Amino acid sequence: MKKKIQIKDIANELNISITTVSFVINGKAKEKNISKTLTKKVLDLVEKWGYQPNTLAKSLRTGKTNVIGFLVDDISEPFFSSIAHFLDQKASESGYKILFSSTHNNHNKAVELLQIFRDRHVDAYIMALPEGLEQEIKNLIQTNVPVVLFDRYVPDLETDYVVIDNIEGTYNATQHLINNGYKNIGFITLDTDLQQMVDREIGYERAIKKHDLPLKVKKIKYRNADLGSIAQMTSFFESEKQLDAVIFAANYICLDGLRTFKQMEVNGLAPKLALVSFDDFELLEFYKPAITAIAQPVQEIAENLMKILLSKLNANDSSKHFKQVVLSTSLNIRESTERKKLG
Amino acid sequence: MKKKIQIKDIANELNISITTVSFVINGKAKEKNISKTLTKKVLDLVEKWGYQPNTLAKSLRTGKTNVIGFLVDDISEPFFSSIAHFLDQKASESGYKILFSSTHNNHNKAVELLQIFRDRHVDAYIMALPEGLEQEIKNLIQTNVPVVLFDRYVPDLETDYVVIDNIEGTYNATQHLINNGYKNIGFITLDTDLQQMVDREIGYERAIKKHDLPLKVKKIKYRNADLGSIAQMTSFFESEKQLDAVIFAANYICLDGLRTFKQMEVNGLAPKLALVSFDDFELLEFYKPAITAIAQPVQEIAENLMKILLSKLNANDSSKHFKQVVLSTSLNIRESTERKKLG
DNA sequence: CTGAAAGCGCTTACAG
DNA sequence: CTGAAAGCGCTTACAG
Repeated sequence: MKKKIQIKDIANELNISITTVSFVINGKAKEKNISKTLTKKVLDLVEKWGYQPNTLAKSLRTGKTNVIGFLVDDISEPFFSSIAHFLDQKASESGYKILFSSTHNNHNKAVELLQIFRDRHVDAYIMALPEGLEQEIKNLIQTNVPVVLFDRYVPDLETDYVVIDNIEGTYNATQHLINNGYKNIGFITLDTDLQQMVDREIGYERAIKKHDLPLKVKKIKYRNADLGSIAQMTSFFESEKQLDAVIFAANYICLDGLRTFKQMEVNGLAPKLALVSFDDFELLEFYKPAITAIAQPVQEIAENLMKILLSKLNANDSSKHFKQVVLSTSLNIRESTERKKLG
Repeated sequence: MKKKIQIKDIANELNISITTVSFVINGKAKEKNISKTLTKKVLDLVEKWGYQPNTLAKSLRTGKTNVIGFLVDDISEPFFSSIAHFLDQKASESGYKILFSSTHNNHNKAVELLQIFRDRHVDAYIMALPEGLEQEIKNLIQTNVPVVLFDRYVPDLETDYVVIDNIEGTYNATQHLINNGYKNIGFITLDTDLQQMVDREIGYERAIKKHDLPLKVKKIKYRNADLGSIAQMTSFFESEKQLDAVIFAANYICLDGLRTFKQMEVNGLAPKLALVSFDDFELLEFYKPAITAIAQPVQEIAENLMKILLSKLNANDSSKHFKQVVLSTSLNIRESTERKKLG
């Protein structure tokens, strides 16, 4: 069991003070006018002995951990995990580590995780703000720690964020369906006030209204509901027989939709519909027929998030100037929305 | 901007020493014979002021972080993310946090992550050991830090691990195909020495040989290959026209297989085969026809991992007694392996 | 150019 | 029953 070597050991070996060693290690040799010879001697020994500064001590002393907290509903969702992947790359290029975690839509868990982040003294936060956490985030922002939101935002919350144009996304998808001959387009979403979900519905409604078509919105209740989500969808499909297309407002809603069809199929009752899902993911491509998707520009989102965060971390500017970025989605057109066949 | 309150503030307010406060906070009030009245006074103030000990300072002093490092190839793979999920639950019940990370099959990245873990002073490690990291792990184990492996193990590496019976898993799946009338069963795997992959092949071979059927093994090369994995599979399927069933040795291989079929379909050349995948995941259930899978008992694996780890963390026993657990898989039978139709 | 010393916020052996 | 003080391993203002 090797003993961890420390700054003191280096200093002793070279008969110099730990101050000097610390300066060299932190790249302040020049600034502190330490001779090149000595600098090299220190660096060589550090290399040879594989000295690694103790992060705990360092953080305790400097108050910085070089860690960023990342909070989302569920990091195993394709959209979030893909954002996480790109963020991780960008962050490590800049010497930051990211601490990932998921709230699983549980308010207590979310509060607990924020607590853990604080406890771990993260230097900054990136999150897709869970519902009902607005007050906690306000408090957090008050403490001047950098916070950047994505995916969703709260209209009256002044902060930095990176989001997509949800209205445009569903508007274009709806328009695409209309162009391909569909006239009875359903929209299945969540029963929620989350701004991005409201926006997705607005985009759908604008396109439908523009063409004087009927609005068919179904809001699934995911909690405190007597009926399961699949039962809710089944009754929607059964009562809306004229439907010829449907847009799912998020990928897990789409999954539930596919489950519903599967179940209805057993009884030979599955409707034949054109399908569009918000968020693109593997399964959509493999489903038969492959499903058209409104895809978010994940890499761009991640890049913007890190850029904003780094500028805040470095600038040390606590000015109340917030960066707010809105990106466009793209429509990945697949077989599920092919031009409607007549008859 | 609220100032972080600390142990000293509590002590000052109550006119007692920080020693006493520390004892109370750490539940040593009784042991240290601190009066109930005082204990309550301290606890009440802690509650009222929302005092949270500074973890950095605490860890620096005690040498414990209550953090467990978790390392796998890719945490977004369904198998790993599901293990991660259960582990997280179990760990937090015992006051531990887990630090999750993925090597993405990159050796340098893996070494770097182990470095980060050491840097963060994790108290223990849980990992699916990446290829080529054997020596690093040996060094790690030498330092007496608890390490538990899962998913795979290295035969000549003495340590704790939780694995599944891979041989039995593919043996049973192969047997199931044979029982349902299939006689030309292919096995598509990785070109690797990883023990669990070798075992999966052995299980297949035993069942095939027992019935005197032909062995059809294809080892896909994922790196340094002139041909992509899909091209390799395509040529395998094209040269083995008699095939009537195929077992994919891991879920990402299965995904590539489905991609291959999709591409061959365009040219009307996709073979009609019974399919089995190692590891169960969402897509298999939704594919048409739904695909039979060899499922690992993820919850059991996670439970065993935590149990072993906790006993090592608490026992402080550096005895060279290793716990090694082997669990059974189950076969989720779906439409893809229905009894073979004649003609 | 370089070093002695204070301090980050805790825990705990020791003393009374 | 309770407290003064050392020490975990660093960084940095200050002094020379």
